[in-house]
Amino acid sequence: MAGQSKENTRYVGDTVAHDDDTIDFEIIELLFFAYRDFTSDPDAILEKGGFGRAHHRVLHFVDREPGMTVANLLDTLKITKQSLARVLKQLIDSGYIRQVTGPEDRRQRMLYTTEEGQALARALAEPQSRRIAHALAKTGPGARETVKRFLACMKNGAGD
Amino acid sequence: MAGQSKENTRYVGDTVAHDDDTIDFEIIELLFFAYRDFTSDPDAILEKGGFGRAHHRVLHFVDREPGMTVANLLDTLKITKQSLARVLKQLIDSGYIRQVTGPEDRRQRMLYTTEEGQALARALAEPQSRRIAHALAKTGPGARETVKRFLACMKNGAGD
DNA sequence: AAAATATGTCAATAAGGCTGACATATTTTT
DNA sequence: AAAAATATGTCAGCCTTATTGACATATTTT
Repeated sequence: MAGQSKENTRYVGDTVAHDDDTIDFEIIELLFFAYRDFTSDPDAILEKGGFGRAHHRVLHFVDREPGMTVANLLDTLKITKQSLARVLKQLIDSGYIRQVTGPEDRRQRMLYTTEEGQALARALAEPQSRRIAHALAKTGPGARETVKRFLACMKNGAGD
Repeated sequence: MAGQSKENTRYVGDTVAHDDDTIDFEIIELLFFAYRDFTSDPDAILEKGGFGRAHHRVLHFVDREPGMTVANLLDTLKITKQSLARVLKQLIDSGYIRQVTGPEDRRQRMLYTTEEGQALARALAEPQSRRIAHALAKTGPGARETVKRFLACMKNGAGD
């Protein structure tokens, strides 16, 4: 683990603590700030429509996986049915998402974005995409593959 | 913008929409899942002590920048004084953070982690650091520099 | 006919943000 | 010295997003 930079030795009580050297505070903080600003882009747009980040997530996944059922969505978001209910209802009432009774199992509600929903999903993703493109360009050639692999490995269950 | 992968053309009404090709959904999603799981590590530890992510952030920054004032902290976290108040008070009452009246300006309260606070901050950072080390190792040599640069550029005000 | 499933909904609770208003101590300005 | 500005603390109330538990409805499976 090279290039860890200057972690300062500090005084804890009367013993010197240089434990920090084991901890990668540098990337922890970079990740925090990167993600904070990454999500701030869509937040500004969402506010106008009275929506929040919860709506963004629902809209995003429904848009990306058209025909998703409610159960699918709950599983992806890892929230409870009751938590999803209000957010989903607002998106449906606002005309961004529509439900279609499952063709095989009529208990299911397949979810689709409407044209407006797709437009909103796109508007939300656009500034994020631009931010990513800019960062990749500044980082240099090959950055995309490296970043992709890194992020994929950061996720749980990424095949160890 | 190469290697964008297979964005499907979809049917919106009766016109074909291949706009998605402009949007980097792949990295947007990788970031979402990476960060979701990255924060889940400390969340589990925090729950035991009745703390949440808000406490983690406060503890982290005070630990990293000892002697920080309340105003500094508000500026870093970008939350309001009232929002900070409850969380900070709990951390002080629990003995993880202590306040020292500013030596020059006695209105200020300089914040420091106690030994317990440092231990907790470390315990929270450790699984995150391990996750990062693992991902960097799996990504390959040179990954650290590339990822660092990428993340730094994702942040606002990173020099264009 | 009974049981299981997919979804919807009501009620109560909690964390963590927010705003506005105001109090106190201290420093700076006039 | 008096007035204004600053740093912090705190009260009260509101919003969003999450939680759990309970129950209703329609539909499919057993």
